[in-house]
Amino acid sequence: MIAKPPTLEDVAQAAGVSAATISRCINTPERVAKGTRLRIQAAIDALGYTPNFGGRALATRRTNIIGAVIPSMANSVFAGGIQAFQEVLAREKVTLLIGSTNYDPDYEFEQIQTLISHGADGMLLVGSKRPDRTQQFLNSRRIPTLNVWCFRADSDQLYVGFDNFTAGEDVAKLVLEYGHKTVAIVSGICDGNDRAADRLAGMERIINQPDNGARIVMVHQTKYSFDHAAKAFDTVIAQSPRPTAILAGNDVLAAGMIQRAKALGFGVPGDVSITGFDDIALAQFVDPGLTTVRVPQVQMGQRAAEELLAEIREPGSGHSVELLTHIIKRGSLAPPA
Amino acid sequence: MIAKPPTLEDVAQAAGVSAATISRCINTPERVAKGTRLRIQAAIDALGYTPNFGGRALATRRTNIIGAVIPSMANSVFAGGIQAFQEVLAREKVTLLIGSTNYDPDYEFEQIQTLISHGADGMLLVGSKRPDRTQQFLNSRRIPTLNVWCFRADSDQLYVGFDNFTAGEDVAKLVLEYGHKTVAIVSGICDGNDRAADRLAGMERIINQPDNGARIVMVHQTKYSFDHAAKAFDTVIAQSPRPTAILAGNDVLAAGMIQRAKALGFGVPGDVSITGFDDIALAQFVDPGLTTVRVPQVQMGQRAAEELLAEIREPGSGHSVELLTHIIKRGSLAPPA
DNA sequence: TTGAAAGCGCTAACAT
DNA sequence: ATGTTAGCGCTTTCAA
Repeated sequence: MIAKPPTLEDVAQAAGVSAATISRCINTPERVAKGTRLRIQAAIDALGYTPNFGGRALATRRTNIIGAVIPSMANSVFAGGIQAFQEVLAREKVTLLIGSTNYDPDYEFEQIQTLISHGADGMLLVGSKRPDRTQQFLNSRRIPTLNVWCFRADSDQLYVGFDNFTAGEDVAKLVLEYGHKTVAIVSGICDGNDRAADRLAGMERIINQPDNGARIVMVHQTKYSFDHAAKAFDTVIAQSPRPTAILAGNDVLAAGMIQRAKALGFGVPGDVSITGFDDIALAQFVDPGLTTVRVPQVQMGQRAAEELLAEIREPGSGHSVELLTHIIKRGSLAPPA
Repeated sequence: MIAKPPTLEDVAQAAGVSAATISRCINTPERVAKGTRLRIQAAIDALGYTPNFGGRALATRRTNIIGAVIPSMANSVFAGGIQAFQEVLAREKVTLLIGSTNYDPDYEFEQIQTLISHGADGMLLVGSKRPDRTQQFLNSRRIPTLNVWCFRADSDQLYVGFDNFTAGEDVAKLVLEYGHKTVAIVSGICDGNDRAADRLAGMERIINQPDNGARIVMVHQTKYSFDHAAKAFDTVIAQSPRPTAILAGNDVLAAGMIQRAKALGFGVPGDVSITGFDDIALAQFVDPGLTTVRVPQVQMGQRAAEELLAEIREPGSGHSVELLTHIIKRGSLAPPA
């Protein structure tokens, strides 16, 4: 016996007014007399009424839902930012619909379609580049969209993020400053992941500058998991000349490599230095602590929410914002032996 | 120039058939002639049509949305399970709506209301106890609901989880086996958190058994954060007699305490042993590695999705399942000096 | 195999 | 301050 949930009409009957008044009472309480308002509120409570979302969405053409499509939830890389994003939305009575893609552009397209067909008023996406059909779909729907985890000054799109290329350069510079000449890079898989590609490109640019006498002995791309990181370490450490520093595309890779290095008897940073990227919680707990790039996750999530909300409420009023990263020095990077 | 998204009617015009046929073609393709079907498909593609969710929800009274309300997203404790949960749902074309509560029951109630009013067909909740009004609301709506992260055999509700009490007992037993007699417990805040309460109760029961000569010098409840963990450590280590082992309510607390202990010059486990709970990724990276309780997160997420989906599709067909935890021994627990 | 028509629950003019 | 009414886009009988 599934009791059908009460409708506006039911509340109206109970309170002895018309449905329209109930609607008003909910949406613009100041336009209904205090007496009726109280009566209506009582009826709502008595019946346990909650507005039906479909009906409302149909009538207003707004859902108060924002969709977010992120590469992974398991990975704490995005968790903090999304949490902050959601907290701001919740304050504004906006609900967050989340999809995750496992770093697969096809899957991303699917998730975007799903969220949009569920009526998302706006979309939060990670990264800037995506396949044409995805971009076209987004354009055709004219859904306010904001991209995080990256920043492009030259674009008409909305970004709240940082410049992965520059950040990549920064780590590489630091590694060179410490005197390393023979380095390897273990990056995330760049195909379909512009953040990974940008970070890598930044690192490469700095190290490949001819006047610094440094060289990259290997660039290895792999998935963001501890297991893949361990395998990557095995591959990279076997090169000759053996690298004295390994720059990782993110902290998961870096932490996985540190662990593997120690398991194989390599000292970190004694035998090999390792740097990370993102500064997830893990970074301060591994031993040695990870020298890494701190990404302003929480701030990014909050600003993203604010700007996206603004853009939805008043198209054109959302702005791109570039956030800054900075390097956190811990023990995993030291001069070569 | 916001192009209104194409509607069923638009597609019908383009394909030269009625709206009803389009609807059929989408929902029960086998009931429409192959020729028309092709024509319709072409029109759909050409227009980039996606069904409007509100309309569909209104007409079918189903949304294909499942809501999940979890204590925190930032915290990797829940991330893995939710990720697994979502992957199963996505395969079934069900979308996940997520709310987080920051461990606050009032906020949980709000989130549940939001998700249900958005038409969630089912709900995933963490834990088993909640305030009466929350439970009443849930009951009144008769929304299929499944509880994770806990298990109760004696209930008519659906659970996919494990017994926190027993798991708490297990850690405590192990600590006693190692010979500790003077222990402290740093727990999460039990009020409104039955998992924390159960774990704590289990630990207390074992340690307080009169015949084992052990005693609890302090039970300290605090929030799940590294900072709170550090403060908790300071408090607990200052007791006299000083505890030789500290049992933490989860890995975040345990890791935070290990870090603090080392910063203060206490050896772990030399001066004090510390145990965790959950076995999050961090647990294997702290030094020493955390002796902790492994929770089958991924399995829990998957089974939860399957059972909840079953319950939604055929009320009564979802089943509770009890999963087992087991202790992972790493270096943070050793006999007292 | 297809079409016509009646809602699903809500909001937003427009009246009163 | 409140009521009336006409949809919003879709599914689903019921007829043809």
